[in-house]
Amino acid sequence: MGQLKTAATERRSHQDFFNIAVSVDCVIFSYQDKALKVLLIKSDLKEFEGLYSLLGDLVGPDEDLEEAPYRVLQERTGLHDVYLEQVHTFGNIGRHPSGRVITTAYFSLVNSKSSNFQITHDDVSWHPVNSLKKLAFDHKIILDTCLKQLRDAVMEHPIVFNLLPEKFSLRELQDIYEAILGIELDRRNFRKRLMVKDWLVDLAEMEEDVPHRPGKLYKARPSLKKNGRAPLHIDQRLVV
Amino acid sequence: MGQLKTAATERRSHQDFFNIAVSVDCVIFSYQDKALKVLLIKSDLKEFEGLYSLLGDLVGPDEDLEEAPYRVLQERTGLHDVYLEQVHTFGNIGRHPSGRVITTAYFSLVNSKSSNFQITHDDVSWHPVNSLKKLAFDHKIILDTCLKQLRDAVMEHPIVFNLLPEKFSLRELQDIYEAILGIELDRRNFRKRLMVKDWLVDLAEMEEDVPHRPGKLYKARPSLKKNGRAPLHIDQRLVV
DNA sequence: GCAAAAGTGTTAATCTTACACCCATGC
DNA sequence: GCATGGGTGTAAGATTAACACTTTTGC
Repeated sequence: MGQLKTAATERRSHQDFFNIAVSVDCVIFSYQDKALKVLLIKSDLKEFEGLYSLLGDLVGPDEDLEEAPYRVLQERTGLHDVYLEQVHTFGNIGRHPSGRVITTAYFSLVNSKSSNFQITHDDVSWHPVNSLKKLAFDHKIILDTCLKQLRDAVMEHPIVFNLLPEKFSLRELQDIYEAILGIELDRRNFRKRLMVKDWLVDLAEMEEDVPHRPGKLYKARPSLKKNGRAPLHIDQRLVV
Repeated sequence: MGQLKTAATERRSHQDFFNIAVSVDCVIFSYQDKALKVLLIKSDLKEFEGLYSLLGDLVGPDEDLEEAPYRVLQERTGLHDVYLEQVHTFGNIGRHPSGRVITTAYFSLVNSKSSNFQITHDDVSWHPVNSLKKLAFDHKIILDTCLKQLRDAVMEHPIVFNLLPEKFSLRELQDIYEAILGIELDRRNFRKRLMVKDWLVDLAEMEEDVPHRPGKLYKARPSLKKNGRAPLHIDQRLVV
């Protein structure tokens, strides 16, 4: 049992190790034209010319790790009231050509039709999640990992309502689930399973101007709207 | 669309950000005396005098993130053939008094009766997971998060066999599940559920020197023994 | 009246849970 | 023979999966 050292002493002895950069990367999902999309930016690194990458940024020295993806989202989309979930941290030595960067991946679900939404950069655009080939860095693996976690989360937890307008029909909701899961669902079973979860409020309104029998409109139960900002180490998907 | 910059250029402009240290913390679980234990070390920081902390270390500048917990495990326990799973990354500004340190938490399951096992430091010791109060840093939260993930993982994936000797009875196995989950299980249902998973090989041997009817001995199916070293972004729990 | 999607219920199969008695061993 | 835990099956309930016809609207 040696001498206790102060934190200041320890910091000095470890100075050499303060040379890994920490970033976050956001897999920002949206839903458009009946497809799951992800927001990507044209890489501005020569090494990845022509490739797209996820939206990310270095974590500031005075910024909580969990704050960083909210900042990235805000900066890139204008949105702040979003669902965000930490997925995994990637830290292989060679993953970033600029130097040693480890990155924590988050996924989020945003509504690109929200009035606050705006893309502030020409090189940022939506891409269908299927039909993505190669991305810059290890971002394809990050994307795949996040998509898998999204699929695991989505039937258990009420996280998709960000993707929809305030009022929506069950058909619209089912379309989203099908797009996310990549499979078709039985309409009757889907509705039953959903009703049991008690996530929806029946608005007693109907669709209008549809060329078929109009469906009922629903909204998400207000108590589900607590998006995102609970401490991430607590399973915020359980915050119902 | 501005000029493309080289990685080298980018590195220079971000130099200021290379001042966050990255660590890993290992929640090393074991099973002794019918209880789930965790390996802790007496904190050598004055700020946490008298408290215990998880075993962790800074990630080396030339070390993959995923390598670091294996190194910590090896250094602290002599073990290398272990199950390891990344859980979450914690990065609040104030979490470490020595400076800005973000940490990625892993849990592992080790057998403290393995012939390779040895603790190389006097201040390192096993503690029952229940009856833990306060730990140094945010390590109590990290521990709780890892325990939750362990509990989620354990019924779905064959990860507990590290905790047992080569040959074991179903009772021993059930005791472990009960210790991990913190609940009692029905013997018949437990056995049925387990047999369906096809994780076990019946050794056609019996316990000896027990003061009651001897139970059959089993071992883990050899193909399950691929512990740990698959890339962590792939769900290695599925590697069966 | 036709096209398009909404709405709705039942059955079979599967999975989960609860539960009790006889058996093999050491002493 | 008694104490200790080993080994086993069944029935009820809950959950999931498959499946088809009638209704309402716009045109």
